Amino acid sequence: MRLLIVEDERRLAASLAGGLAAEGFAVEVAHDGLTGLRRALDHPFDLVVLDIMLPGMNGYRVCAELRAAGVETPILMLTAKDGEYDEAEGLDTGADDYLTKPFSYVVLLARIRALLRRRERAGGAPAITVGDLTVDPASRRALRGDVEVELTAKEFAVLEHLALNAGQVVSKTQIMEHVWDFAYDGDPNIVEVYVSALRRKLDAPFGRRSIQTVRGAGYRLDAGGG
Amino acid sequence: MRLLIVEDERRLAASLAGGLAAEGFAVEVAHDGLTGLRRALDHPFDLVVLDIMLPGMNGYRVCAELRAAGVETPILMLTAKDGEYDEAEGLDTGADDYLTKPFSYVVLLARIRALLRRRERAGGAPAITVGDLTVDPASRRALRGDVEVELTAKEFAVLEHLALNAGQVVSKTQIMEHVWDFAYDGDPNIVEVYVSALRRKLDAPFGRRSIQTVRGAGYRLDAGGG
DNA sequence: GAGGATCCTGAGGCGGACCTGAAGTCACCT
DNA sequence: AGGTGACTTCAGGTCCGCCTCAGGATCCTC
Repeated sequence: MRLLIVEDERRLAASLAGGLAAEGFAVEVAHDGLTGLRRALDHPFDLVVLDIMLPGMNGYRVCAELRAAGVETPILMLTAKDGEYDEAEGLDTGADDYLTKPFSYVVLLARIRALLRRRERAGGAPAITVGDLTVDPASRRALRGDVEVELTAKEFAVLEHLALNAGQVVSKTQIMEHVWDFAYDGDPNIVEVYVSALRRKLDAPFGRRSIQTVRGAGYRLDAGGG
Repeated sequence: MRLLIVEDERRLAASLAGGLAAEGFAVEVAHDGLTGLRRALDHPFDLVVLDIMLPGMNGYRVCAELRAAGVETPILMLTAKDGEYDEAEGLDTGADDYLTKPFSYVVLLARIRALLRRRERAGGAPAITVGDLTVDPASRRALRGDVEVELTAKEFAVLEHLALNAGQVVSKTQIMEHVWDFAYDGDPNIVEVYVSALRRKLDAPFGRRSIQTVRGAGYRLDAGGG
């Protein structure tokens, strides 16, 4: 899960980023509105934590611009208590929830979780099918035809990301950013290792070759004709 | 059983929350209408205690919005005696019962119990079947085939939540938030302990393995072929 | 065809997730 | 007051997933 935190108070931002990273989120931080907007437009995030009072471009505008650009990522707004800004206005511009400063870390975490859950339920997180391969995030199961293939957490996450972009080339960096923590700076070889494991588990035993290597570019998940 | 209390008088809210928590309910509190509404939309509660006079958004509106959003949770409204607000209006907006301030704690508890019972009788809680496992919230019974398995309150609550999401992976955090008080921040190990107990009681003696551990993700209740 | 870059994959250690028996705490009942 | 049982915490142990590493295979370039 990728989170973007747009918050100009550096200490608060760093503190939140640290805590959320420890929870397993891949966290990115922007310290002003324009940077935040750019970031959110460039990369798909699963959730954006957006402060209202920001230098340059305030949170309302960032929020509105994102929605105008068709970005549907859940947005959690942070408002100060002084009443200068109105919560309702935030919700009107397209935010999904708001939180009044000061707030505790656990409350923030709970809200984030709630938003992510709501999104999942609404979307239903439908199973993805590529050829006779089924990837079901809800039950965390992978099926080749009717046969269940047991995958580890990381294997499943990599496969899920490939399946979401089936037919398209996905770079190793892209996979790393989505599956691993954003700040993870290990060897990209790790992706090769997991692709290798996936092939061994759900291609080899079935005589398939669904995960294609695109040399110099990345990997592509195809139907992989039997 | 999860309760949401929406009440701006902090002392009253805290007092009620404390008492009801002692009764075994998982209690959450919101101090204004909008927060209460969001909370109730995010998490499924078994009952909402809703004050009418609230800052920002009054109880009627909260109630109406919840019903409009398809939330069928029983709502118990709290009205002041001064007659400014009308009980009938509360019932019209979709509340299930009302209580006039001041009221005693035991009366409130009785009303809450009555509402929960009514809901159960109305068939709102049908027995859940997963394979040959039957979980009946109304009679608070668990059956493996025809054999009744005796479970403690917490064990049953954990099983119920797993059964409600049968076939899907449920995280430990998710289980904790539903079965324990929302603000409970103990060791997630507690969930492991209860899963362990459930397996000992309703899997092992029958040679089953219906509660699957999904490493790094949570647990999943399956039919668990015998 | 040589050389370099890229990719594959098996082995192994480490850390942590998970399990579970046991002890401690508390409320309730007798 | 004592006993009982549910709930929780704790600690020891097991096991498994994750990552690193390195040698080999494959592909591209010149």
